[in-house]
Amino acid sequence: MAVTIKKVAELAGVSTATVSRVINNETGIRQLTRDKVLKAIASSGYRVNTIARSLKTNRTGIIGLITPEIANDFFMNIARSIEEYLKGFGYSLIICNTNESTVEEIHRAELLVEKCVDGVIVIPSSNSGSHFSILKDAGIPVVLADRLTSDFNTDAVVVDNQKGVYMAVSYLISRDHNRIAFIGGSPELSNARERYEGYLQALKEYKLAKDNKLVLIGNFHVDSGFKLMKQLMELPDPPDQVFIANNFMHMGAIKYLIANGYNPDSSPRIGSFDDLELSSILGYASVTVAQPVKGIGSKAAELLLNRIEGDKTVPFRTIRLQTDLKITRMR
Amino acid sequence: MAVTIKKVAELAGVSTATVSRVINNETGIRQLTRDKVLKAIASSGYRVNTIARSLKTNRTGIIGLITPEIANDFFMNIARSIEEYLKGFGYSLIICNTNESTVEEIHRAELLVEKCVDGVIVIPSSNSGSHFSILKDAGIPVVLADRLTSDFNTDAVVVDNQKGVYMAVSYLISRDHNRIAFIGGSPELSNARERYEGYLQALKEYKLAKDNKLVLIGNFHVDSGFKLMKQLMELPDPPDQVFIANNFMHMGAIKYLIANGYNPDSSPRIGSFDDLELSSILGYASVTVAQPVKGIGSKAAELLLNRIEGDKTVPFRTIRLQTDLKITRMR
DNA sequence: TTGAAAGCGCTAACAA
DNA sequence: TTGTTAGCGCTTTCAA
Repeated sequence: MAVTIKKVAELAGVSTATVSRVINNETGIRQLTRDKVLKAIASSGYRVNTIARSLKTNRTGIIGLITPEIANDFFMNIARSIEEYLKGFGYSLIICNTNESTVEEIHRAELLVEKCVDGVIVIPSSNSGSHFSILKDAGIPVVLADRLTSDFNTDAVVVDNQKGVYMAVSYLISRDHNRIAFIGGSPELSNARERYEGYLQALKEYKLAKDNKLVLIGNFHVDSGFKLMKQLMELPDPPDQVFIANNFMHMGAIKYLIANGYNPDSSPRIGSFDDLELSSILGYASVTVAQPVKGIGSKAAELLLNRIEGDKTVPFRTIRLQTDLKITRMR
Repeated sequence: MAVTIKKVAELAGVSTATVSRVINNETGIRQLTRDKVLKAIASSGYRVNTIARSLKTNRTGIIGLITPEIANDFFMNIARSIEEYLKGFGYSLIICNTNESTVEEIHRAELLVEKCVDGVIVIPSSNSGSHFSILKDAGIPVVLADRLTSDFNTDAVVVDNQKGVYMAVSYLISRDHNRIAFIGGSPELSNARERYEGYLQALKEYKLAKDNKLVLIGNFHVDSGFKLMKQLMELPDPPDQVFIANNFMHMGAIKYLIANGYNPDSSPRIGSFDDLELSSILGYASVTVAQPVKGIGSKAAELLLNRIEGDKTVPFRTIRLQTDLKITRMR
């Protein structure tokens, strides 16, 4: 049995209430008493039992993160910055993997309610988020990150996907007014939709017609990028430029190009979303839309803590962070 | 205020004890009573408060993972398989990032004690692990994963690093009996040491002398791989073959090669540890030591749950999983 | 400035 | 088969 507050109280010759006050750094305690208690704590090796504390205070200091995938560089960079931010405020993070499944999202939300977490950050795996009302109903604030849902109103942090893509595609077009293809993700995801809109916007701006053969929609995974790039390159008349809407598809696309003997100079000119370590290593992309990954995480955490510790009545906000255009090779 | 067991009891017209029994699926309850309670639970939207339960049972159903880095493909693949395994037994995972710092390791261990976690899996960031006795002293079982420490005795799951490297380097030597370099990680890490031993073992086996100019030790990060590969290639007489002891160094090394115009055919023949998506995309490695990443995670989780739910008195075990030699290109 | 005591929501003897 | 009741370790009135 671990040392409890009671034991410490005995040791220090005070009441448990006094010990509690010292632990919580309350004022109005004689210095002598405080010292006695502190000494008893040190000598006994006492450590708070946060479970007992939580039962009383209704706060656990635990935040849940519901993410479509754990082993994913992008999501985990978000997770990392969430964790970093929360740490400064004494919160811990329970990470829940949903495998991009709505059913799992429901299970995990229920679990987090039972764990009495103080708040939840969700990276939704689809356009629908109404099931997260399980959390809201239990009085647990929710913040969406990276993606929005169409049917669940709450705080959210996303990037300005459309503008990011618009700028990158505009850049490409400005270099070569010619056939520019688009490899995108499922319209189930708000960010995939927005990126597609950015592409369309740029075409329109430059008065280029959309060529349906050059617009390929897949699913944000490596395999999909591979397949779609293959499909493009096997056209009778392959495009001169390709914009790829996500880093995994980018990886897959490059995989295809390398495997088929294209080097950065002989391949179509490439633009891509996301700017992780990888792009710079692969070296095929000419322009890249860099996301403020850390910003997404820390801002989401910030919004969440505001709901938890601050004013709960302010209207929900959707924060849109700006992306950064990176010219990675002059070509 | 959320619905409690008391409210359900009232609704069903039974005692709280009975409700508790139904919740915990105990036997010896009349079907009629059970049904009444179940109905009351459903209609009231009741959900267990695991905090209260934990206070009573001394079990939280939470496992801690202490890892040197969150945004790291390798560690998060381990985390993923841990999470997957635990989920099946009703446990959740709190992930703690230590930034490869011992001080942070201590903080996180203390935190996990206070959170009353049922067990902890640690990927240590250095050779020393004595500070994890904080956990042991609190009665919390610990399992080490991926790396061992020299001063903390507990269950552990690692791979057979030495044998893996030995086999890969032997393969390379068998193809070309010539100068083979080694790019490795800090001897602070058990796996880095073991991999180096594997290299030495292969040299010895083939009666090749060790050339100190060809043995470069860095730190398992991308930058280090870049720098060391540069150092090698700038030698008056660069090596014909290089074994790289970790995937991030591999990435860095390839980055250097690509940046300097080497393609897979003109570069030295390369062998490497780890076999993530990436290696196959980059396509430079001829042979690769594939780790059973999922196995590390699930086995570690299994050992931990054995300690928690099973016999606590069995002696500590170190499980060594075997690696897999993958010939990735014939050259 | 301190202490006594109630109670957070649940489980688990023990009794009936 | 079900109910009564005593805590689990802590915080927090209220009283002194």
